[in-house]
Amino acid sequence: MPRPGRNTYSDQKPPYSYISLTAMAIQSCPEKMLPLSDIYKFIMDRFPYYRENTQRWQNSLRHNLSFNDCFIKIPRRPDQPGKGSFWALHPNCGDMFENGSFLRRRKRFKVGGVQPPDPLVPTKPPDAAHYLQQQQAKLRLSALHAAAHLPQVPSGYNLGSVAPPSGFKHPFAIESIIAREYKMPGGLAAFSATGYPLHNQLTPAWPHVYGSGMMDSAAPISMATGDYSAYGMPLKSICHGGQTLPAIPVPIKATPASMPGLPGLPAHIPAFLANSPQSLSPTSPQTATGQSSPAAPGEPMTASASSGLQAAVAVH
DNA sequence: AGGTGTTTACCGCTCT
DNA sequence: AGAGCGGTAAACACCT
Repeated sequence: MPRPGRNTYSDQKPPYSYISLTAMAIQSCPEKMLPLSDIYKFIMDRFPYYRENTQRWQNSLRHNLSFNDCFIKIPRRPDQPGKGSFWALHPNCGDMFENGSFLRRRKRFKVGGVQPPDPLVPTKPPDAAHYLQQQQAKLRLSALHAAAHLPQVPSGYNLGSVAPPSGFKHPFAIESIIAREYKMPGGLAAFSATGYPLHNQLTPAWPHVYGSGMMDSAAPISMATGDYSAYGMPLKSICHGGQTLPAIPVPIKATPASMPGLPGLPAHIPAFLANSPQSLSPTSPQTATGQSSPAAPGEPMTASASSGLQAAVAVH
């Protein structure tokens, strides 16, 4: 496996399978669902390797989307013009990469398989899609609500209701992946007080992500850049497609107390950085199934998929 | 026409 | 060794 941080990935294949890449893309968007074209865009933006031979890897990626039950297709609503459907992660697929490798899963996620039972999360794809659509609708409401109540939010600031909550982060969230694999010397990742990686410090370690100029000072972690008008408002205003994330997040949901001794660091950072052994998988129970998070064990994805819902509930 | 989605097949690799 | 996973190619159908 290539070792990130030594040589540039500019033209090398990133150490992630298409499944993890796709999951990252989906997780990067507050809506937790993306059309195919935006998944392409996300991958190409962050991994220069994938700017070539697009036909080849995009075919593979489509194959993965269809073939793997961990991805569910969410049809566009009538007021959502555009090609193709939205793709989301199945609510129960959070623990696929139990062995800590983003190249190979321990087990293929199968609907109806041996997923941890979660009575709140439907297992059948159509139901899961419907379930997620409901979450998106609630998320949209919360976003609108937040927009209405945060008129003074400076431009360039994320809206708290859809910013990744300061608490749990899904293992596929790019922040989590970055955090786990590219710890700073001493075990402390280069995270800003917002919980987002300090790209300047990460640049040497993430040349395949940051080295291409795509993630320059204007976009440490650029959100998906697609058109999300499907949800009634341009999500670019939420995600700030390719824009700087807020220096000061506007949390809707009360965040756990910051780590004593690490002022300014979100509580989740020490949870899987300072205390995480090298072998700790981002999807390990400690981080993904809620032993250190409010999420109930066995529903890592639920916690993530409903992170927006949590915000929505907090708002309403 | 081009993008999207599904399916099948094959090969190489890793894990058990 | 066998099973399972990931990557790739290809064909086909559907949709915009």
